[in-house]
Parts: sequence; C-alpha cells; structure tokens
Amino acid sequence: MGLTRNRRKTDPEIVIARDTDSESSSSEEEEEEEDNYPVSESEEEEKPVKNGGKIELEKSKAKGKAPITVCKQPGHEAGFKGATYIDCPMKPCFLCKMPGHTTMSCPHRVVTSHGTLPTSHRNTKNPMEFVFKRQLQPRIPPIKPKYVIPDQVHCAVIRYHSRRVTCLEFHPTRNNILLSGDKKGQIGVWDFAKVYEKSVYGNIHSVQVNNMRFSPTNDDMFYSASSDGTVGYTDLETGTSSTLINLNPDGWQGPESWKMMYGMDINSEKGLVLVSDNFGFLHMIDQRSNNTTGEPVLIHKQRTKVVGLDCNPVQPELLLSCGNDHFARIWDLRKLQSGDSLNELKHKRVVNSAYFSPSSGTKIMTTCQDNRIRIWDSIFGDLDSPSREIVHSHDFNRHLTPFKAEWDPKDTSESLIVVGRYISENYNGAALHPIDFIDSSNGQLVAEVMDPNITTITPVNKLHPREDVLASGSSRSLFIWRPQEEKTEIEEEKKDKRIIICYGDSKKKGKKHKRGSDDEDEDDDMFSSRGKNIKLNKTQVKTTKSTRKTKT
DNA sequence: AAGGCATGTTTCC
DNA sequence: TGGAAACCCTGCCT
Repeated sequence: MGLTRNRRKTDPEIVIARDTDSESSSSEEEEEEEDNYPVSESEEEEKPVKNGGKIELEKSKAKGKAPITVCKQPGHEAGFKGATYIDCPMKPCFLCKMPGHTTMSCPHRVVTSHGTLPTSHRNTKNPMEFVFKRQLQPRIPPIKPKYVIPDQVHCAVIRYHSRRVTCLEFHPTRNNILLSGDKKGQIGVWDFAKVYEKSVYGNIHSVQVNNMRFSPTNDDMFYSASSDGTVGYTDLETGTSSTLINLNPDGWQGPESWKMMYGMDINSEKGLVLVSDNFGFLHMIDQRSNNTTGEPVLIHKQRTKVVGLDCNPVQPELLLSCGNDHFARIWDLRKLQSGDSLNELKHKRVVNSAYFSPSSGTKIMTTCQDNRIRIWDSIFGDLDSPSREIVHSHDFNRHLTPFKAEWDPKDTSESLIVVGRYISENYNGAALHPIDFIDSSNGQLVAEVMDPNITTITPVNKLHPREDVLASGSSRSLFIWRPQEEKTEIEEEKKDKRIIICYGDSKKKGKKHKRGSDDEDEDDDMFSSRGKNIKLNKTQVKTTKSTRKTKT
C-alpha cells in the first residue's frame, strides 16, 4: 500500500559547485550581504575565522564510544551503535513513551502505518457530528488526490543563517519568496528561483524570531514576533522595520519579567494581528493604526508560553491557541474573555502547534511533545478526545526548534501533512532524519523524504500554498524540495549552481575564508563533507548508487 | 580531531 | 512550591 520511499533512486544530483566561476561569484555576493550583518552578540565576536561545520556522522559514531547510562542498573546504556540507537531496557520506549519495549521493537515503528492509535470511545451519534457529515462532508472530496511529494532537493542555501532556523513563511503571492527567521533574531528573504538572490535583515529583532506573517493588505510588508518581546513590521524589499509592540519597554530587568512574543496570526476580516506571549496573554494590534487595541487577555495558564495562534480560514473569529500549559483552546474573538474558551483540548505534554485545516477549517491538528500528532476530524463534533493519535518521533530537544506538523494547503481532502522526524534511521549505515509525509486521515506514512547530504534534523517545514514545493529549515540551512523531475543534461548542469554555501562568520573579523587557496579538502560546509561521508558508507556496501534503506 | 561544554526547557521530587 | 535533574542526534571552542 502506497508507501513510496522518496529516497534517491539514482545518484544524488546535487553537486557542490566548488571553485567554479559561479560559486566564487556567489561568494562575492555573499560577502556583500554579510558585511551588513550587525554583530549584536558578544559571543559572536570571538568566533574563529573558520569553524568546522563538520561531519555529523562522525560525531554520532563518536557518541557510541561514550555511552550514556540512563538508569542505575550497571551495564545498561543508551547511545548509538553505528547509525542505530540502542536504548536502555529500563527506560520507556523513546518513540511512544510506553514501557515494556525498546525503540527498535516499538509496535508503532511498523513501516506502513506509522503508529496510529485507534479511536477511543468516540461518540458518533453526536448530532453535531451528524450535521457536519451532512453539510460539510460533501464539500470534501471523498477520493484523495494522488499525492505529489516534493522529494528532491532542488536548491539550498547552506549555513545561510548564523543560528538555527526557527520559522519559515512563503510569500502570499510571489511564488519564489521565502522568509526565514532564526534563533538570533535575523530574518532571511530568499528568492529561491533566482537562487543567489537573498538577503538577511539583522536589525529587526535581537533574539529568536518565533513567527512571521505577511500583511494581507500589503504584500510587501510582514509582521514578525520575537522573543525580544516585540512585534516588527517590516518592508520586504528594504528591511525598513518599525516596532508595533514592545513588551519590555524598560529593558532587561531579569528573567522573571522578560516577556517574549511567540504565537502570531492575522484576522484579516477584523484587521487584527493577534500575538501571544510567554506569560499566557493574547495581544491584539489593529492593522490600520498599527497600535494595540484592547487589553491583553489571559488565554492560557498564567506565566506559561502561548506558542501558537491560528485563525480559522473560514470563520476568522475562531481562534485556536496552544501552549505550554498542555492545552490547545478554541476561542471566539467576538466574546473573548479569559477562561471563556469554546473548547479545551487537553494534551499530555506541551503543545508545539495547533492548526485548523487549511481550506474547510473544520479539522484540527496538534503537535505535542508526547510524540503524538492529534487529529480532530470535526470541530463541530465531540472534541473531548481526538479522532486519531499518530505516534511520531518529534521529541523536544534544547538544541532544536520545536517540531510542528503542517498541513498541505493544496490538499483539498485535508489529509496530507508534513513533519520532520527526530529519531534517525539507519539508511545503509548513514543516520538520516527524514521529513515525513503522513496521511493524517489514517496515520499512514506516505513518504519519507531525505537527502544523504542532510544529516541534521529538520524540525521546520512548510509546504507551498500553490506549488509542489517543500521548504525546510535544518540547523542553519534552508532547502527547497520539488518532485523528481525528468533530467536533461542542462538540468544537471544547472543543479550545480543551485546550492549556495555561506561561509558564515568567517568574515566577521575582516578575514576571508580560504576561498582563494584552492582548498582541496577545505569544504567545511555540510553539504559536501557529508556527501563524502555518505560515499564512504556506500563503498562499504560496494555501490555508489542508491542509498536505499536497510530498515527492517 | 576528539572531547568538553554552554545552552534551555520540562518534568520530577 | 522551588530547586534539581534530565535530556537521544547542537554547534562552538579548545
């Protein structure tokens, strides 16, 4: 049953254009931009001229050598043996968090149905459910379209950001413009059609960008919410930015009082920018005046982060929020009052994201830190328990941007979702972290997308609103994936020029990386060095083609 | 070039 | 309740 393994069937097409004309010209361009980066944090100053964005694979191997003892029992350990993770038998399964088995033998690890849990005690006789079935169901095509999976790296900017990517946003009308925010507060604007056209705005925020939205009334402007406690309103072309809210007008008074902006969405009907903070409050900005309206409303537990906001695409007065108090909540903006949500969706752990389905707005999907994606098939039905729970590895980790499962906005059946996977899989000796496409209506894994050159975890993913394009942020790099295409030789050639490698902090001290020195093995970028590594692994199995997975 | 460690957030007790 | 422990895949620095 249609599990397509979207791994390369042929040689990886992406070649790093090192020392070619195109590449060096790109690096010139690179420099120009990077000179404009403000160096805001002192730690940045101390960076060495050249840092090793080196070979993760070796690292993980190294890990095997220093096993972590995770229980008191002597001899019990956990860690990587090669590319395979071995768990401590005393700990609950790393995937589903249930005791009694290890990750390798987890029942949710079955290849085809990536661990859907059966519906529990659903009340199918609920009248609202009936109404839903009669009135709304007919609008949803019963036959699922054939999924087109963007499974090939089409272009990339390696080490584009100086810190890990935290959020992505496609331009609402210009198909090839991608916004990316990072941990440091910088925002990238990349035209991925003209691959080399990109810029980074470093003075909008001082720390982590958590969410970005384009203005529905002016395509050239976007909002951004940041952990610096501000909401920025920025001109896409010039980077000229104004601050619409600042929750820390008196500056740093210690961690107890420092406020941060997390969730953000726009209610275009009312012309409101909705933003949520780390103290449990919702703030509103009037788009016309660019000023706050009304008082902040407590929508989640006091002093907890409200990480996500989502306005219903059909009924914009319906707001979905989620946060660290283990709840997702549905609100009616017309009668928004603290404690007065329409519904409370309880979770076992922190809820990283909660989204209405993109076209009908009648489904809800949440990503929770208990390694489950939850689906409610109808907001009109029984919301006490989700319609489905899909066990999926997307653990919280301090080094990673929290994972969020995202709908495919183009899938009219509202079932295809994309989400990065935390736990690695042994693909012919290489530990890779695929990006999973899941049919959320049944939990089936539709495709696992990966590239042997990307060995980092990819927690940030977004599907294009109109085209078969996936954008993903992995560590400091951005990737654009498209479906496999017929390859002409011209295409092949072009591909060489589709990967941009940024030498990041190298120039901070006015010193250039050793570009001119005809660097033999100087590829400190992840794409090429990883590629090499994979080759090593391939030779082990005596083939230079196919990185076919050897999973059992 | 292998190893140390800063880092933040959540859960545990 | 607050303080401490845990943390499985970062990335930088020595």
